[in-house]
Amino acid sequence: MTPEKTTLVDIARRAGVSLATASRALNDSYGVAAATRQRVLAVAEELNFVVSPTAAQLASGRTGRVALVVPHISRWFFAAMVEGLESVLSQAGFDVLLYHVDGADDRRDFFHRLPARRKVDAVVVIAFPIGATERERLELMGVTVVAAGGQSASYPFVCIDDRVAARQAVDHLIFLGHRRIAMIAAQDPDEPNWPATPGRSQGYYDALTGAGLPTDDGLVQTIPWGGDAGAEAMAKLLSLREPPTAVYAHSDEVALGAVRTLRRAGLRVPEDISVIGIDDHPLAELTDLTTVHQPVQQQALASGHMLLGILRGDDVERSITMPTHLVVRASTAPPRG
Amino acid sequence: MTPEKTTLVDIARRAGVSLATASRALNDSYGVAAATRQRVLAVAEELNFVVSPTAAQLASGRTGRVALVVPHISRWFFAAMVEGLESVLSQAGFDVLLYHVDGADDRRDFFHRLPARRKVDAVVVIAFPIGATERERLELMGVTVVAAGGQSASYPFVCIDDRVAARQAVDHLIFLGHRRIAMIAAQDPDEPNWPATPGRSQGYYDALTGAGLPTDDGLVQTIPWGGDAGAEAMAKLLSLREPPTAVYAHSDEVALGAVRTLRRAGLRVPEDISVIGIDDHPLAELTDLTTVHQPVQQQALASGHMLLGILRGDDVERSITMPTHLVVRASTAPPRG
DNA sequence: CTGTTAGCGCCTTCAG
DNA sequence: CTGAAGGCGCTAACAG
Repeated sequence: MTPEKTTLVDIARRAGVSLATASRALNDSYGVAAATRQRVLAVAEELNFVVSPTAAQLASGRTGRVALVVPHISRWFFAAMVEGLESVLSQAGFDVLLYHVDGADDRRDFFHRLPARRKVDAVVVIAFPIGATERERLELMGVTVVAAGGQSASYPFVCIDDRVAARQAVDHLIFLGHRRIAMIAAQDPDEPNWPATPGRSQGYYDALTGAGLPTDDGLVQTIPWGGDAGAEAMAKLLSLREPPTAVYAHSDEVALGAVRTLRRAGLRVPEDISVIGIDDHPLAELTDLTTVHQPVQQQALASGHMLLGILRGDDVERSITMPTHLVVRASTAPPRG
Repeated sequence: MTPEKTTLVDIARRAGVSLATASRALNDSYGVAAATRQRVLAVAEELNFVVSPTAAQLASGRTGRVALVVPHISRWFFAAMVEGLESVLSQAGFDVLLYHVDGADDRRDFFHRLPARRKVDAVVVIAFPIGATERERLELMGVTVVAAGGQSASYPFVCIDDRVAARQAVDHLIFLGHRRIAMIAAQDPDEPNWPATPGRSQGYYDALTGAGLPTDDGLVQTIPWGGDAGAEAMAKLLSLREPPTAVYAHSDEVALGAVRTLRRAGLRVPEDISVIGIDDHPLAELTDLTTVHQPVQQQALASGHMLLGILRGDDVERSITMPTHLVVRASTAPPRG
């Protein structure tokens, strides 16, 4: 099956050096004469040889791999994080092992079986809440852990301040003159301690009280994440005796769901009602949705570099919170009248 | 660093069996008394032991890993394919190695270095065009290759018929009565032989000629993939002396870009102009965009199962083309007048 | 700078 | 059904 039975010994022999030297040459470790290395490399090239990562790993103990643990690959935010991390890790010579852990069962299973055990040098949990017991299981792997796009347990992390982001969004609505501001909160029943939710809710209350506005539970809808749910939530808000003049959604997808309901109801956004989201999803730009931008790419890169630094033993910063900012587009305006 | 120095020997000793038996028990191979196996498993459980995949691999030759090669992780289609594949592969006990190969340089580098070499039992190229030389390089890996979400070289594949999908889209516009139908074609300069493009363009011409409509090069805009480019293309189409009454875009993202331009220009969709895309991106539903649905999840699962079958040596179907269908929403209507 | 020598931890015939 | 023994291919001291 495998077309190549070539091994390091063959290379060594052919290059007229010892196995050890060949190994050193191919790993550019210290202590190999330039000429010797050249020769070895040439032979390797010629025979189209690459060392067996497996054997190397068994002998060295390092895997050269890192696991990415993600709750939802196909959602933009997570996919973008994966993309960014993959890029810095692969550039550093690491292979990326992907673990999709979605839902309570999956998660239980993952932490129980620890499928990445003995397979990686580190794991990055992407926007993934980790409880005490889960952390304990992870410890078992005995590897470096970093949290990207959210804080988890007490691992080194890179994230944004969701509370601040939320406040930026709601403050904008208040600034425009809105006083009846609804919130559509995304809270997956499956992942009750999803880290972003509390912050994104708290920021809403912060903003309201900061402006001396009353809070009204009737204006708060809590739904599972997603556009359709957002649409339904908007429908409920619309059926209120006194509907809101503006809606703040925990995410752009949810906000777009709300917009759809409004459009279908014949209401104009933002003339009749304002809508704002969080994230700055690429489609927010396409749909002219006002939102709060969070630097996804940067978080991905920063967490990747943080991980590499830690692995390298450098004394790197282990808690990075990145700024977010309001992006005003065409879905928000002063209230009518 | 590693908290566990436990190895198979420890388990064997503790269970009072030989290394070989312990190995067999843990791999549930044939020829181990139920009782013996129980004992071994119990000890392993107790000591929280898992065999070293690395050592196992070195000895057995199998890696238990498959590589996913993707050109754009953060785009929904690809992310969804990855998600689906990951799910069936991980369920089958395989680990998933992710390789993001974006752009000409990356791609050259990937096929030159073959970073997945000797690391996987198979590779899945996701909607990834593979030329002759690239195929030759891949051969070097000596592993099973499957193409998912597009045909590549002559590998086993799962895909849709882009030409048919395109025709479904354009036929719909024609059916509504449109005669001046523009096309916004997405053709990355970086990936000139992106497999979907020709089909999605051809289907457009098929439909026009099928209906006896003239083709007009002025009505065809070719752009790199993306919403912004779609928006610009739409602007150009709008500046035509006689603008189209309907626009067919190669993808939903591109279509949404076009819609944005229309809205900003004060035109109503679909009253003033119709827009249709392809893919049925989740946000197409949120934005009430008419489109042609392609079964992404199913393609992912099918390709995963196909791969597993081939690996298993089963005599499975090696070319699957899945059906697409029109999804009429609110972005298309008969032309005015 | 280079060669020798042990393993790394397990799978797998091959006997028994 | 179980045990013994030989690698899998390479890295990492340790000597030269």
